[in-house]
Amino acid sequence: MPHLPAPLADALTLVAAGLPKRERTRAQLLLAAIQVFAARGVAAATMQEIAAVAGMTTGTVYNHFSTREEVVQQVGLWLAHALCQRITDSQQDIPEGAERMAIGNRRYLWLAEQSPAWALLLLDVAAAAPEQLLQKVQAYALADLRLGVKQGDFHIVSEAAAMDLINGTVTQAMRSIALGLAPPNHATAIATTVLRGLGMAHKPAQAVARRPLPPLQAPVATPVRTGRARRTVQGKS
Amino acid sequence: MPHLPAPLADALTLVAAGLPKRERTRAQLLLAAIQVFAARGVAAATMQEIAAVAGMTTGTVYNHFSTREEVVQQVGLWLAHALCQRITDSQQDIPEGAERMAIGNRRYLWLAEQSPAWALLLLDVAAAAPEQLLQKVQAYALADLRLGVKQGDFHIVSEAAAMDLINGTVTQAMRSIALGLAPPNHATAIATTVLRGLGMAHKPAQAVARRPLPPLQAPVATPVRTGRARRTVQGKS
Amino acid sequence: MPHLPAPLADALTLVAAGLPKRERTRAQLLLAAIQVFAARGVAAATMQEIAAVAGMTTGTVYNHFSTREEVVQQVGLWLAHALCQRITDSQQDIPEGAERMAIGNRRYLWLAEQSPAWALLLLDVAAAAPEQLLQKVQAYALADLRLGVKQGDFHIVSEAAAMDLINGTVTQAMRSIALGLAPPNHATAIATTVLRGLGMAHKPAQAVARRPLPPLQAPVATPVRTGRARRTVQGKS
Amino acid sequence: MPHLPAPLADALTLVAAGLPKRERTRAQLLLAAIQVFAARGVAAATMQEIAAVAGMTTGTVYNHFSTREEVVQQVGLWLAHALCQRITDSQQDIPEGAERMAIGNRRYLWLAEQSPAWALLLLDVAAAAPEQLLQKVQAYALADLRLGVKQGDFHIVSEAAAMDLINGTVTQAMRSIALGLAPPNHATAIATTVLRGLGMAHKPAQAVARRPLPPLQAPVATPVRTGRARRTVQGKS
DNA sequence: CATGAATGAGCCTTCATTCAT
DNA sequence: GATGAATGAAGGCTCATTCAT
Repeated sequence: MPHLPAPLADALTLVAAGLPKRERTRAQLLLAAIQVFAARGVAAATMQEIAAVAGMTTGTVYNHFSTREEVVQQVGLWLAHALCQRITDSQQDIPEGAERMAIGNRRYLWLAEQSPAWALLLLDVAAAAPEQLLQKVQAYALADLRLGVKQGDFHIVSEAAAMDLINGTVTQAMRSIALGLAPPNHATAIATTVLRGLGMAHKPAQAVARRPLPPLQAPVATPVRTGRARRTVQGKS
Repeated sequence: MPHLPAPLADALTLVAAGLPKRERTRAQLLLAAIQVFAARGVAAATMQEIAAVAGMTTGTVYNHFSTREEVVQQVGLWLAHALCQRITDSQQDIPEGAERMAIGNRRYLWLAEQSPAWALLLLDVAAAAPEQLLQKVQAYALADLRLGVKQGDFHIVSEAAAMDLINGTVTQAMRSIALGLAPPNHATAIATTVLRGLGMAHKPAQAVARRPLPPLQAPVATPVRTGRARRTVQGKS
Repeated sequence: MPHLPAPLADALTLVAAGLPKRERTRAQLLLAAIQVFAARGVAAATMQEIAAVAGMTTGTVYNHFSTREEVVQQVGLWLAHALCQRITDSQQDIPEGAERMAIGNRRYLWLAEQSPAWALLLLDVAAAAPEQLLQKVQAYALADLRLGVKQGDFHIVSEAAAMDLINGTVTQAMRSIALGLAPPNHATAIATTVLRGLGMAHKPAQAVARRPLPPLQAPVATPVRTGRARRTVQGKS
Repeated sequence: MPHLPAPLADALTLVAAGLPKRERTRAQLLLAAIQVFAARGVAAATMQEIAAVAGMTTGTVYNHFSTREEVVQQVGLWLAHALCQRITDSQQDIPEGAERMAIGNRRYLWLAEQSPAWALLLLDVAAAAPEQLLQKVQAYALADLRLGVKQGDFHIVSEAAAMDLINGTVTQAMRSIALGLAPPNHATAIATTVLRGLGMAHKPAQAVARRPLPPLQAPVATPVRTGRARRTVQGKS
């Protein structure tokens, strides 16, 4: 399991404790899937290895997820949930859209610095299950964007263009950082650049992008219950 | 074979004609690979289907490429070559870095509008063989970026941030357009947004982004040795 | 649960009511098995789906049947019992072997007309558990056959040949009818043909085969212990 | 490989010699499939065992048959072809429909006597792939039936009833014989019984059913080419 | 060079059966 | 007696790759 900043690691691993049996097994399987995805890539991960890493058999995996595809999706959902939860928590007291935007962007880049393997995993899962991950993450970005516009800080050409700018640039920068291709302070530079793309002048953009990141808080350990995907014995026709 | 704007289609298909036999077979195989990649996605494409679409056998494919991976890479190289060739040709007379940048960006978005299937293919191949495709394409963007900086039009935070901005935003916008998620005039909005991110004020950025795209010219048709018309490989759709 | 003529349906479903608990659970499981067999075929039926349709868990099934094979056999026994019961009841007052034979044959063909799904289920179970189903059903046919011989109406080549004739022809005709391949009045034609094969002349054979079928009577409803109405298992279609 | 009467064995095995490579492999696989079907039953036969018995790998089987189901069908086709070929050859000089019918019926029963394992295999395959086997075999029976009717020997109630009689009775009798449940001379008794069911009087029916079976001739070794089912690399969507 | 049959490792998925609670 | 999570042994099928012709 690649190293992950403590608050996030907790958000993921703590879930396994103190859950009813079925949920705990499920959580263990998701954890195993994440490890395998990180090690081999989503595309090359196999159900057997996920099962083996979880210390279970293939059959058990299929008692919890009806398809390989579903494992990917559920991992996506879980990551999205854990990430968004933590990040929005840490932004709770920030009223300015511009700063919220900068914080959000830099948080992902900070993740890429702190644990490149996790960042690459995230990108990989996001590419494989965009519905589950990207969509959720982007909802938060969109809210901050609209807030900044309403507050007169952003002057955007179009919402669609702004979202492509934010999503595309941050994604690309995460990759650069995780792959070790980025210079120092890339996160701040990217945040500044994005804010400028959203219509802020250089100086204020830079000022906002340089404010310190609020700390991530430990999770409150809310078990993730996603409408139990227990395998129904019906399908087939 | 999905529809592709004529000048680009020519750049790809004409290659097959008038080449020495070995090279021609190779070109036909690459063409077949592109078709299969477009139809099934790079990940799901099989060597057997590529061979079948090329009207050859699996063994023949392995006479030209030693590995599946190599096929993907060579397709990447080929696409990069064909695209960059045409695009830089059309920019030959543009002296301004800012306009060259806008033209480059919009050209890719225009491709996504004109033939979404090809755009998705490009993104797919770029993800599978970044070394071959992305790197080459980005070299041109970098040149234009530096030109714009030297000319005093761009004021960037860092070259790395600027490149992530350009590459990430355009990539993301291509996807939006190709998937039919983008509003009208998305290409111009994106180009404007990118220019602003590179440090231009809104007005000049918009002005540059709105200049008409120079026409793509037909390829000069690589010197034909044998005058004989060659049947090109027929796809399935 | 596919449609089944009322008297037969009753014979099957009423069993579940007013039984001691263990027997009732067992009956519900058998009913569920029948439904699944009818829907998927005996070969494709799974223990998990039988349990699910019965509203129970796999473990419960194994508390009543030690093996999948045993479920099939018990279903065979049950069907044989229910069918023979009703059919012989309706023949109680028929003294002639020839007419009893014709009635027996036509009854099965009538079942195939009335509810093709049940007929196919019957054939399927009979093929999978011949000991349980076929043997029992044939005992009745054999009795009628001997009666007819004794009464001088049948002149058979050998008992074995006669039994193969009866069993084979009726089985095949059930399939034809259930699959919708048979012309109108196939039941009568088959009954006539069988009687001729047993040595009757055409005219009397036809006369006997055309006599009206005696009505099936409703079951006498095995002694109900608890008056409470019990919810019967609900199928999917 | 269970024992099979020489003329039929030849018809099946000789095919493998002197064929182009692909056809020979295919024939070997079909032969292996027949062996496994005979040993385990069609339902329990696995692709891996078929491959192993043929001395090849699973992949090879799938180079010749795209599906397990297709193996069953092709075995059915092959059996039908070989059987019908030999049987109709031996009837070439018989002008009477009644005798042709009796010969056809008795031939299948004779097969069941000579090699019960093959008879059971035939019944098993016929149940699993009725389109391929039953339909072909019944075409010959239908021709003889119509001939007998035209010649005034048969007086049938309906063609459909007659076909159910023939097919059902012979099938059932094959099973009885193959399972060792039938008395001596069952074949003649069955043939007589069927002829009577088709409207002949007892005496002439018995006379026809007792005529000697014409000998089976050795095969002319015509390679069976059934529109090559080579796996096409296209499917999928 | 091209052919194309063959390989074999391995993946996803299913399901009868067990067993601790 | 019922539960239901877990098991594990296969089984069908795919596909990159090899190699004799």
